[in-house]
Amino acid sequence: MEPNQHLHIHVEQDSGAHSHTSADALPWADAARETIRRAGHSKGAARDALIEIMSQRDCAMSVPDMEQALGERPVGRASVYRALELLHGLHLITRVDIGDGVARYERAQLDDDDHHHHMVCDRCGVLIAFDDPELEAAIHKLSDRLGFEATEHEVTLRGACPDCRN
Amino acid sequence: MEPNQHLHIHVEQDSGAHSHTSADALPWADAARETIRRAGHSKGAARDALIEIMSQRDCAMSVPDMEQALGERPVGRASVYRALELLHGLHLITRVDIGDGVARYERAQLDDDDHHHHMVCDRCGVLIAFDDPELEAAIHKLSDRLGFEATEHEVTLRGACPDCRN
DNA sequence: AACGAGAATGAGACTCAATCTCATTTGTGT
DNA sequence: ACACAAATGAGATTGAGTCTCATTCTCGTT
Ligand SMILES: [Zn+2]
Ligand SMILES: [Zn+2]
Ligand SMILES: [Zn+2]
Ligand SMILES: [Zn+2]
Repeated sequence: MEPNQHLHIHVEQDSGAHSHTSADALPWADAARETIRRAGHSKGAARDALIEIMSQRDCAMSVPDMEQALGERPVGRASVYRALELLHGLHLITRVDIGDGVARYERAQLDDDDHHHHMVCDRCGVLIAFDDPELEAAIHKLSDRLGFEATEHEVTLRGACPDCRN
Repeated sequence: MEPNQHLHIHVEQDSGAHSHTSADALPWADAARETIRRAGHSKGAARDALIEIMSQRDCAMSVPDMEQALGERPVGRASVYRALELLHGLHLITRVDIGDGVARYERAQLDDDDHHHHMVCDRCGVLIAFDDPELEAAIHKLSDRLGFEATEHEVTLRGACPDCRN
């Protein structure tokens, strides 16, 4: 039931869905460090290591995941959470909450290309990413109508994935 | 910063938003008990008390909230969580995750009239409910296209509410 | 290059939602 | 009333996330 597998599905405007992989990993790390510097922060080994780790994953990573990924390099819990708070405050990462009580984070996209949301399978726990221009349009229109200045939005679908349907 | 206030905003198809209150509280409690009975479960005082409590709230309630609302009637933690698991499994309640590490639940609507999603203000923590037919349409179309049988979906907007905008 | 104020870090204590265990109570059909 | 199964609850336990504070590191200044 652990959501440890990751597929990435891109939904075409009209037809079905197909896999894709984004590739702005390295630019993101640089942009993140630059934004942090410009925000007036000093360098820090822990935060830098975390940025390195996060730049290598396109989707939903929990803090336990990060601590494991850091492996050799010892980074204290507090530093991880502090770095995440900073990155999130600067909109460099997005928080993803799939409802298992564990917060996950993923790189925020530099150029809207990589913006996506998630489906979670109730049975096998697989986490599937998708993106849909129509959905985004509906959300933006809605946000305007509400007079709520939404800096972030999250959409999660829950149900049975194609594999578990049988 | 505690999300303890609740507004409920209904978004019209075209114009702005106005308050509304739903009123299928009592029918819901009856329907819930009936569904549980038909699913082959025995009666239980704890679960019954919880259904009573939940039938009186239209929106997002945390377990600590429930325990407080139960007040006099002593219901064990384990029973509360077990009841929630059962109710959720039978789609009688919906899980709402606003990202503060505390799961919330609310009655599932008998008749789609009360279906809604949430906005959370980053600053004051207020939780605002809204519903939007266009958004729902986009989600249903999307779900079909993905071949993902979504039994549940969650949309959360984060940002500054009208009051905090200033 | 040495200095010092302020920022970043990390070990570990702590909080608290959520889970697990198991003995006890309650519901239901006979 | 009886017996078996389901439901309940006290309490222990897990684990994510927070907090504190002493130490280390950055970086501008001398
Ligand atoms: Zn993702
Ligand atoms: Zn989106
Ligand atoms: Zn609600
Ligand atoms: Zn909806």
